[in-house]
Amino acid sequence: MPGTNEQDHSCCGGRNIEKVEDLGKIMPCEEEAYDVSELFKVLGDYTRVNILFVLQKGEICVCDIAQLLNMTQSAISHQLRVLKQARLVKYRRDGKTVYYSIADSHVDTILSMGIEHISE
Amino acid sequence: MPGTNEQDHSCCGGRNIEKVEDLGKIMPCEEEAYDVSELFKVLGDYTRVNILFVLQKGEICVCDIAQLLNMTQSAISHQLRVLKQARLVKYRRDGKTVYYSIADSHVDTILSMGIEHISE
DNA sequence: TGTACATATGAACAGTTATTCATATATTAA
DNA sequence: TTAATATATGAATAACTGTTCATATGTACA
Repeated sequence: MPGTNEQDHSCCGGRNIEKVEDLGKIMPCEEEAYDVSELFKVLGDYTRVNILFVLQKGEICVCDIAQLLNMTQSAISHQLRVLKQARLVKYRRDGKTVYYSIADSHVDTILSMGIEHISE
Repeated sequence: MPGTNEQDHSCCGGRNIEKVEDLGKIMPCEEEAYDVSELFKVLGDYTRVNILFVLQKGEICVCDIAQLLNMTQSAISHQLRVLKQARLVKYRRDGKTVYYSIADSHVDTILSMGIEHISE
């Protein structure tokens, strides 16, 4: 049972974590970490990022996305569902056609941060 | 907005893509989309996000991370390797111990954006 | 009605990935 | 040198995920 010592924990002298009370301050929030990882998991797919890049140019229907990305309508629809559930995109129906668009400017910001990081 | 003309593609009247030339402007950059998705893929893991959250509090060695997250040293080390390759963390060696820390403030920003999005 | 079109979805399969286990490497001290 | 400690890593496995295929749902119009 490591880590219940009063001064140091067992590992490498405990340079950073001197006391047990400090652990609570350092421990990340479980739910927050889970939700954040789930969000990035959605963004961590080539097809979904491509879809979002297309949506950044304006709202567009499912079959147009499929044609642009040279993929089946089914594959795109499945991924739009994932993006929808993560509230990264919104949609509106106009007759037979469903138009998708970026949910809010926040999503653009996250994508921009990502692009900025890779281009350094 | 609905402007149907002869140069439309086959699908749903081509409301958004009026001409073939427009396709090039809408098509996202392949490499950029790939790199961004790879970056978010790294951020899309519960363990790695937890590690980054711990690192946000300051630099810390591998075994301390393992203890804090109640995981094996091996599992943490494997994930630190992934984070390292994505240049999300940096490290310095001091004797037997290796201390990891957030690569730059940019990473904090991306994480903050993620947290902001989920807490709305 | 019935047909055509646009989209959504369940199931299955292939490819990917995070953890575990065992072991290797690296550093320090006796 | 040998022992002890901290970290890294290759291989195997179980779990997860994206695409395809077939089909269902929803909408418009003859």
